[in-house]
Amino acid sequence: MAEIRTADTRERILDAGERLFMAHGYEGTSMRLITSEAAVNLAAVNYHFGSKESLIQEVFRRRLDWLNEERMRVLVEMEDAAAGKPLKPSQIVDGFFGTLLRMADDEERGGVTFLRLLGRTLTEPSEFIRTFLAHEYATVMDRYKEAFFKALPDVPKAEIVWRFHFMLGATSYAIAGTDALASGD
Amino acid sequence: MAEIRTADTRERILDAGERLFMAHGYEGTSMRLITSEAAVNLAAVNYHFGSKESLIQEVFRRRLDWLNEERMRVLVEMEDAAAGKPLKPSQIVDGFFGTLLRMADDEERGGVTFLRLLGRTLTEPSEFIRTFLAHEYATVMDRYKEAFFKALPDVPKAEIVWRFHFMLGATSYAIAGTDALASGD
DNA sequence: GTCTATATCATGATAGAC
DNA sequence: GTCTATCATGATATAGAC
Repeated sequence: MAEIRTADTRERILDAGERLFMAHGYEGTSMRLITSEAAVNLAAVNYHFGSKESLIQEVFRRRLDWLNEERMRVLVEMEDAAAGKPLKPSQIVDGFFGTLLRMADDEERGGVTFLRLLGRTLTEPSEFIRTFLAHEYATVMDRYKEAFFKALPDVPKAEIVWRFHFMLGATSYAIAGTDALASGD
Repeated sequence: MAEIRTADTRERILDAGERLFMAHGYEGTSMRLITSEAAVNLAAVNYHFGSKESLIQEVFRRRLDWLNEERMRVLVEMEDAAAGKPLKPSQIVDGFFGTLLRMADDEERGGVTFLRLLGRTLTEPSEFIRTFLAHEYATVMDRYKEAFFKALPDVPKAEIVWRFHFMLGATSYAIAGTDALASGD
């Protein structure tokens, strides 16, 4: 015996939080909702994470650490293989967005749920979350921007940044999948 | 004398609501914040609009009524001018997105503030808002989709719908302007 | 129409027994 | 580590004086 039993309270809170923050946003998700969904006690969130703010940051960090490393790994690998020659822009795009989309198939890494949460969070109203996200992203974003600059030496940098923005917006909106305009088909 | 004085309580609430919902989202904006910002009494929102839900719907309707009519007017005008010949896709794009972007310069119609609110609301967590927006948009969206179908008879309809989605996502994200990835430039 | 005052409820957080 | 019980606060909404 010696039953594992707990099935990890911490992890269950993170899973429930991820799903509920995705569905209702940060402000719209109460800790009562999270803990009842996770079938743990209300006080458990504060015990394990300290606060609701710290909880959502941990929800993101759990997935982003891997995503950041993977994106970086893929980029460096491509650059090494190219041996000094410039990468094709499509390669860089695939390194950034392809890596993200492959998370959708990986339930261990959050799957579609986390992808949607991430997509919606780019326009999340709560400022501390956007700030936190920007900070988490900063290093990798800068590396990819540099890669684009090198791959497209004739395109003004500001133009590249805009294109990156547009791709990111299109992707995140498609992923968020809110279907605000579904109308009737 | 006979002082106008009130400067329209109703309008002041709508203006404050528009700005604050844009900045903090629906759940993140309390009625106390709105009424204090608008320098009106707390009870005024319920008196004039009935509830917080009705208030935000009115915030949208005030602007969308005009936008919907204008988008429709522009499209019909182009179709009439074409006299049966198919429109160029770029014309349709301009009718839809150009009309929207021209609102940014029109302070009377909400300007940049409303545009940002609209952009962020496409991924708004509160479901009743997305449902409301989808309903408000439905008629015009369907008309524009039809126009694209006619203008691009060789492109599968599902493909056109996806492209529309991507444009919308890219636009709304650029407009929302949260700069979640600004990092350091 | 606008105010004050208040009802009612849900929230995030914590203290303290087990 | 996990529970119950509770605090303090802030939320939406409304009743009723002016």
